[in-house]
This record gives sequence, structure tokens and C-alpha cells, in this order.
Amino acid sequence: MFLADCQARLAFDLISNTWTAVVVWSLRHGPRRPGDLRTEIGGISPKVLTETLRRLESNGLVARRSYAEAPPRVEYDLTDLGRTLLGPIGALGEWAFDHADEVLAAQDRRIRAPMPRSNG
Amino acid sequence: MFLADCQARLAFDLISNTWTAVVVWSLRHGPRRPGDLRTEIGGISPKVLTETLRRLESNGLVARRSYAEAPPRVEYDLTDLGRTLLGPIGALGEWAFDHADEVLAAQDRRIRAPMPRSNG
DNA sequence: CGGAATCCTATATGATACTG
DNA sequence: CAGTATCATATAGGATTCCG
Repeated sequence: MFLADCQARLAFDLISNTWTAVVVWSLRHGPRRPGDLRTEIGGISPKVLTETLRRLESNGLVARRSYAEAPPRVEYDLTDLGRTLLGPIGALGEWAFDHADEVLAAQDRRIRAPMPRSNG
Repeated sequence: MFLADCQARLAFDLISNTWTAVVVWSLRHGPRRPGDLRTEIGGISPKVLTETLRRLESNGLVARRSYAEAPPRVEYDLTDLGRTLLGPIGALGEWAFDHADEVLAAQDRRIRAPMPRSNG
């Protein structure tokens, strides 16, 4: 497996958007309405949520169902294909859970020591 | 584990750049020089490669070593922390390898049937 | 409520040329 | 060879407003 290959690049293009992985993860337990997603995720604008869901739909990871009711009701659900992505996304999330502090510490060091060639 | 959390978002911000995951993966077998990386990866400009490596360095995932030689020699290597990221990245790459065709098929369907509400 | 349209800004990427 | 500087462009993200 070569990540430089187009096939592997595909996976990264898929979830490289800021909210894509978060939205997929928010759908892991079943169908959700956009309003619920916005509440659960927080900080995502309606436009961006819609764009993200549409992109996921285009890639066959999410299915959209709308009900002819008033007020209108719409639900998004992971497809079988979308569910297969939960594993890798979960692995990445777990990694973050385990190593976030180390990354933050490294970032911190960069702030504190950005100029090693001082005159001392 | 909640992907909406800042901690989990961190992981996605880390590899959400186009080349980040590819560069990390290219370093999986040991230290590499920038020129080698450019050759192996292909299609990445010197500027973007440098930016990517610098970002990885800032996050503690990659270490830079330069040798006082002529011509100048520089090597980049994964840190211990960086190596822990190979698992999740590999999982994503494997997913792509297994499901790329399905994603492409879904994209294809969108192209072929973009207007379900024709007059038929 | 869902979501489309509009406007705006920040950033990532890329091509190129130059410096050490 | 490594890395920076500059310029240009595409796109993502965000805020807001209006429509069904």
C-alpha cells in the first residue's frame, strides 16, 4: 500500500475537510437531523454542514432521506460504505486522545524557543 | 472519545493538509532527505514540502537534522511520537485501498444522474 | 426546520526564480 | 541540494439573509 498513490490520497481528500470526520462520527449511532448535528457538533454553520453532508453524499458515505411533513424533516444516515470508515476515523480519534498532550507540548516548545541562535 | 472535542479535532487538523499524511508515510522506513522525498512523492513543490515538514516539526512529529557538509545535507526523520501516527494513517490508507472503487462508483453515479427531477 | 444564495476572508497549494 | 521569496489562484470556512 502506497499512500502516495491516487487511491490512498482519496481517503485523505475525503476527510481532509475540517468537519467531514466529525460529521461522520456524529452519525455513528444512526440517522440524525441537521439540527441535531449542529447542536451536537457545535460551531458549524448551516452552510458548511450542508456542504459537508452533500460531499459525503456524493462520495456514497451518507444517505439523505426527506419526509414530506410540515415542518420539513430531513435525516442523514451513514451508508454501509460510510460505516466502514468509522474504524479508521476512530483510530485517528483514539490517537489524538492518547497523544494530544504531546503534540501540544511540542507546539509549546516552538513558541518558547523559536530563536536558537540568539547571541548568548 | 468524542471527535467533536478539541483533542480529537487536533488529529484531523494535523493530517488535513494535502501532503502531510503522505510525507509522514514516506518517512516510515527511516530518515529521508528532502530530495528523496520529492522524488518518491512526486508532484510536490519544494515550497510545499518544506512547509509540510516544518509543520510536522512544530507538532513534534518529525525531527530535522542538518550536517555541515558541502553540498548541504539535511535529513528528516519521524520522532517516536510521529511513529505512533503510522498506525492510524495506515488504517486510512488501507481503507482507501479496499473501498476506493466504491467511492469512485458513487461519484460516478452523481455525474450520470445529477437531475432526478427530469420531465420523464 | 432545512437549505440555498450572497459576500467576505484566510489559507493551502502551485510555479517560478533566487540565495547560501 | 536545501530553502526562501514572490506572485497567483483555488477553495474552505464563516456570517448573514431569504425562501419553501
